[in-house]
Amino acid sequence: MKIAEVSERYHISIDTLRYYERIGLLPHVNRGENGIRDYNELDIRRVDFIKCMRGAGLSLEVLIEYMGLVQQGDATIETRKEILMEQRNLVAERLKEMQKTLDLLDHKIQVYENAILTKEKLMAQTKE
Amino acid sequence: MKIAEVSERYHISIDTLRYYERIGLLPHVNRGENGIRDYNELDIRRVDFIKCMRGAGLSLEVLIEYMGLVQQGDATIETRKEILMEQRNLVAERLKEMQKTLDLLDHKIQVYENAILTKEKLMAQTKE
DNA sequence: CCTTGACCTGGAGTCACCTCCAGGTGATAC
DNA sequence: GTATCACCTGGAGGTGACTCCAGGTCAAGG
Repeated sequence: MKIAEVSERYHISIDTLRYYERIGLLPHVNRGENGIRDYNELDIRRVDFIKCMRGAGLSLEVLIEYMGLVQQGDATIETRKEILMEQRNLVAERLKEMQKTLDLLDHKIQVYENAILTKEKLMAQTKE
Repeated sequence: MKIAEVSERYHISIDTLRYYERIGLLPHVNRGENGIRDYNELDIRRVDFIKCMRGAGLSLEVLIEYMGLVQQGDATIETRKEILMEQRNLVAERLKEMQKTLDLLDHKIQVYENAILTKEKLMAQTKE
């Protein structure tokens, strides 16, 4: 799968995909003999994972560390689990905060809605 | 309430509070005659709101626009409601994504946990 | 009086994360 | 055979959101 396709499918710009590779987040993607990237199953799964984690706010720094450990094999499983647990907790916290904010937003929208209705009623009365 | 107290209470640095004022996010805070900021009830509520919204990922740009409309009074209620609804939907989307990511993280952690247990069992067997 | 400390200002610097660009290669289409 | 096109590279540029700094004011304490 070539880079443009991956870019399209995951809504990550081509530049960003190349950038991720440069900073060592994505291990070097296989190339055709012309030097053109050709993403395989594994590469794609990695992109998917990164996209997902970035969406939840994990930093590139943490992801680079994690991906590096994955490359190093079984000996790093404990560390990787630690990292994921730590990040999981951060995500869970953010989630709770966002839920509260969402509720607040809904409340405020409701208040505005009422204000608008009241305003309209007043206008109608003025017309009578 | 002076700036250091506000900073402490909301975990926003003093520099950031001043910065928010400079860019027009926070309307000018009242000052004592010595020129020192003295946050009143309303100022504090605004800081609280901003903190909350920033936590959910709303951009400074949107918040500046919204706060500006609030300053302009009742005529802008409809617009403000529109803005909040738009942002509410963005937050709701992010929330859903994060929930999915959280589930994925929990799953991966579980997989690692199992891998670790298996590894330990193998070690024990080797000892026998 | 002088120092300390909390505040003030405008402007510059930093950080994370991209995004763009100039210049180059190699395959396909006319 | 040359033009177009999708890709390549390394490096520079940009953006959002702070964060720091030098230099200054003022009040209170020793």
